[in-house]
Amino acid sequence: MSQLRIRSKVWLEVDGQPFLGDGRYRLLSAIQRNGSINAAARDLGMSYRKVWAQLQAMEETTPFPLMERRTGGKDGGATHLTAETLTLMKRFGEVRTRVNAAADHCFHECFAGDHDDVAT
Amino acid sequence: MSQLRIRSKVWLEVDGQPFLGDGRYRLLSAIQRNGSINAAARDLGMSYRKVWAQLQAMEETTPFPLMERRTGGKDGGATHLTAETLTLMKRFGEVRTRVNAAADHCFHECFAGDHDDVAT
DNA sequence: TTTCGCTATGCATATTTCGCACAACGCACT
DNA sequence: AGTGCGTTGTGCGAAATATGCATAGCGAAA
Repeated sequence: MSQLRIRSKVWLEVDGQPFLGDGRYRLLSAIQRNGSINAAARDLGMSYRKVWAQLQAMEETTPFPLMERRTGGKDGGATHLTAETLTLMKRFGEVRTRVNAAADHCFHECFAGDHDDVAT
Repeated sequence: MSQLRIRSKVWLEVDGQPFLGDGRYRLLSAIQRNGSINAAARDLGMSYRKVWAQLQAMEETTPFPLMERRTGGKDGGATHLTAETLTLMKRFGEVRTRVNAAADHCFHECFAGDHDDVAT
């Protein structure tokens, strides 16, 4: 009576280096939504340090600038994504949705029936 | 001129706990192929300690015995997978293959053309 | 009773992850 | 000019995790 489920993960690689996956996708979304890296970190419940490190790693493997960061100013600064990043995210989101659906489909085909008994 | 590729990963979960993924699949295969955990570890270039820890974690979330371990004897002992494990692996392998194929397909559809220029 | 190669595990070390604390920045308002 | 504010950026120690060495225990066959 244990629940058997399938999970799938999709990500893009640039020259063999992980580049855009689910976590980073959510991170970028949060940045765009909140207007700053700091606010995004708080939003996601992560430390700014961690988020910053992720972005750092991400930009190292990216052939184009991911975001425009402004520091200082009345409200301390801000960050927003470039147009290229937005289109990339849109495409990636599409692929991810489709692959997840395909995974569910294959799962139900191959494991038809035994969703609680693991191997019959 | 950077190479953009898609990668995908599929795994099974039992009650929300990771249960069978690609690494463990290879590990189980190696055990069956070699007839012992020790030989499998050497085969995969891992330390026995590490392999053992993985199996330990795996069996904790498994509702049925994964393998039959025999200790002692002339040749020290042996380990082989149970029939349930074998059928489970077969099904999982099938799902994984199909999902990978689906991922490639979706990728080519959504990123048609720009395999080197990331976002155009 | 000895031998042998395997399973099993304690423990010290190496590696990675994590986050606190603080520096730099620059616009607005005084 | 000077101060305040909320960002971005970063050094560094601590905490968690991964790793593997070294060793104990096992039991059938010789």
